[in-house]
Parts: sequence; structure tokens; C-alpha cells
Amino acid sequence: MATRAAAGSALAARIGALVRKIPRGRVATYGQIAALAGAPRHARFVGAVLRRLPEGSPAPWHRVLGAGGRLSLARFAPHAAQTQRLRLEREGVRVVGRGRVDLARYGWRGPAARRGPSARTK
DNA sequence: TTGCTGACGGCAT
DNA sequence: CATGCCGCCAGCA
Repeated sequence: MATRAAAGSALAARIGALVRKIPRGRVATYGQIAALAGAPRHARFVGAVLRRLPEGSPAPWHRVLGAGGRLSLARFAPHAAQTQRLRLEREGVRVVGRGRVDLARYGWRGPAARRGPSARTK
């Protein structure tokens, strides 16, 4: 039991669940999602999963960014990247420069993270 | 079964 | 700071 394929499927499901848990107005990175899913070196796999998501998927894929809070998506799908940026700003996430987000401010801390008393607004 | 590709990550140029 | 190359790992032909 526990074949590789099954593991991959379970991992994919876990990734999807994590992405849905990203609070509105916050963002996470591919590597972070992978790590939270229990697969530290599977950032690419996260991307593969999100790419396979149907259009009507409730998963906020736009909240998943590349390392350092960058919109790495732009190089492969400029149109989608624009949608992503639009959605983010619409949620209150400020995208600066060519497509960068301040993770220190909008970065998600994880599934257990709650809006603590600490005001991160500097 | 083998090989190539890829919503990435990190370092070098 | 922007661009490029290599490395990691699972999915797919």
C-alpha cells in the first residue's frame, strides 16, 4: 500500500487544502506550501497542482507566489499574472515594482497562524 | 522502464 | 537589481 502515485495524490489534495486556508489579504510561497504539506523540496509540485486546478476552483491560487514574494507566474502566462496581481491588490495586498509582494507584511504564517495582537504594520 | 518536462528555489554572472 | 543556469522530484509520454 501507499504507492508513490497514491502518495502524490494525497500530497496534491493536501496542497489544495492548504491553499484554500490562505487568509484573504495574505500570500504564501510555493516552497512554503510544499513544506507545510510535508514535502519541503516539492515547490514545483505545488505549481503543477495549481496548474491542474479547474477554472471554477475555490482555491485562491493567486495567493501563491514564488520565493521572496515574486510573481514568477508572469513569464509563463502574462495574462494570468495580470489577473493574479489584480486580485491581490483587490484584497489589499500591495504589489510593488515588476511584481513583488512584501512577505514580511502580507506573508501567511501557516495554518495555525491567527491574526495575533501583534500589529505588523510598521 | 527510460527519459524529458516543469505556476520552483538558490546561487552565479 | 535583473537574467541565466543548475539542482530537486514527481508526473507524463
